[in-house]
Amino acid sequence: MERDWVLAQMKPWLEDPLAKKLGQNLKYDMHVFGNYQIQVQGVDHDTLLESYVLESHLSHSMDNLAQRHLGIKTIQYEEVCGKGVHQIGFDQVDLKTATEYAAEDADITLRLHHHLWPQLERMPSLRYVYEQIEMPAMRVLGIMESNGITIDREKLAIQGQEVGKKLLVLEKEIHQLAGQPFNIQSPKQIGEILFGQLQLPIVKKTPSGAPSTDEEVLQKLAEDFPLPARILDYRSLAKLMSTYIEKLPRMINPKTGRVHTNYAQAVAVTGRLASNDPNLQNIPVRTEEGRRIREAFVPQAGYRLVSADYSQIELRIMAHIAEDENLLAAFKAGKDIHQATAAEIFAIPLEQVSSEQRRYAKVINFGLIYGMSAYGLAGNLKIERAAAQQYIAKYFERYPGVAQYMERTRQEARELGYVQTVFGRRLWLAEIQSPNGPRRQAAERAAINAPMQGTAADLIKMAMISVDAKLQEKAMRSQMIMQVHDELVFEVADDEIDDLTQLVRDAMLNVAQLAVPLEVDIGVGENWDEAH
DNA sequence: CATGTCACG
DNA sequence: ACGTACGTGACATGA
Repeated sequence: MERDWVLAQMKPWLEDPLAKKLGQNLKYDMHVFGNYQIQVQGVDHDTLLESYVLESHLSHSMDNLAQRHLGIKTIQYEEVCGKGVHQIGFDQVDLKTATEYAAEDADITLRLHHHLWPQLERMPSLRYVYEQIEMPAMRVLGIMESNGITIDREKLAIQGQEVGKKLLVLEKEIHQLAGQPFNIQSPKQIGEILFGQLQLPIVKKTPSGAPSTDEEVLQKLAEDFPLPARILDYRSLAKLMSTYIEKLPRMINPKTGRVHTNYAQAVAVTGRLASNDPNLQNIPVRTEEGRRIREAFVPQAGYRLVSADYSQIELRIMAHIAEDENLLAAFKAGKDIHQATAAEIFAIPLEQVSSEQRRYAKVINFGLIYGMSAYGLAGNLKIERAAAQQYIAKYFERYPGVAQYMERTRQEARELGYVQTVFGRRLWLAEIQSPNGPRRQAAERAAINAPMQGTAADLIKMAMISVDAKLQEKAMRSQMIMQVHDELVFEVADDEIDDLTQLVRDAMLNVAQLAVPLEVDIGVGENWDEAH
């Protein structure tokens, strides 16, 4: 077969670590060659990652990059293969056209590299992020994608039966309460029933002006009426059913028997990963019903799942960046940080903090990470704006370093047009100078959040690189299989559990020396839920 | 294809 | 007077 002959010719070069390669999104190409038992070596540069590190907020598609940096309009895939129902496979394209398209692809990639790499090369911090974080992370992500995870389809099938029955019962009840059948999955029809026919009060409107029927609204209406509560129950079960219970089994690769997500490395502007097809970073956990989905994430025989997650990573990073003495001291003393915050805000001893006060402090701590306003905090705590303002003032009084950090970050963002993480990753803020108030304020909140979210992303990527190196070095059978922002999941051979947990904890804790101690929680189980 | 909603950190 | 927590992906509906 011609393909086999071509691959055989290319294999020695592709696998030669001294033969340097560059490409656009090489993680993908490496998978393609991997499917033909070719382990690509000598990967030197990737223009997707070059562009991402330089300008994470812009598009990194080759079309866009060519237009933006080279002023070239590339041949569109649709021009070659057509689109929609008329589209043909690339193998159906005549050789001359296919050659021109493919050759342009290679040509543009090289020219983009010649344009982007010099820019990276002269900026030490960005070069560090590219060379020491993103490029090595690409390889690790490719391995994790190939590893995949086993999904217990029988377990999901049983759950599907149960949830399906509950949905039917709820549907009947809801139609009864509404006095007529309607599509419960249609916000529009829910609105017509609740606000038209039943004349319930409109709580808030969607951006387009229609009465909202979201969770917060239905929760509020459920205080006085029976129907909204049922719709909420129906919605949450329908979500579980369509997005997880029915979807995950369909995503099992017939060749490997496992589910292989794609980790998008150049999508999130803050430096985080994104996961898609399927998204394994939004598997339910917050409710009992939802958590059962995680019971279907299982190890192969003779293995267990191990989950390792950073505790309070973003608040620790905030303490580090802000250099706030009080916050640093709380972390160094190993305090429950929300309790400690409550004690400060309410000016009471630690032991006297009530669970309600701790809950308030927790919301405030989250708000800080998100660049909250008094309005936002008030909305979240359902209190008066003035009261929210009081809490914020009290917090900043007790943690003046944090207050200074917030102001410093806004100012820096305004002056430079970007903010950066501890390791030098940059996030550009296009609207930080906008005359449009709300848009500018949104940019300010993003500016405050990005260094914390982004530094956390840097840290866990570096930890992944370090863990992967140790797994290779020790030739362990255990594998890293998932990343969920502050959590790493491993499929661990039974006799490697002690070794691996120690190795992972060590790698995650010592990936960098911050002014605060890091903390890692590790669990082991027969499924993802148990490991948590 | 936009909109609304909701799953996660 | 206004509209506000940060970052993602996926589903169903309905134009």
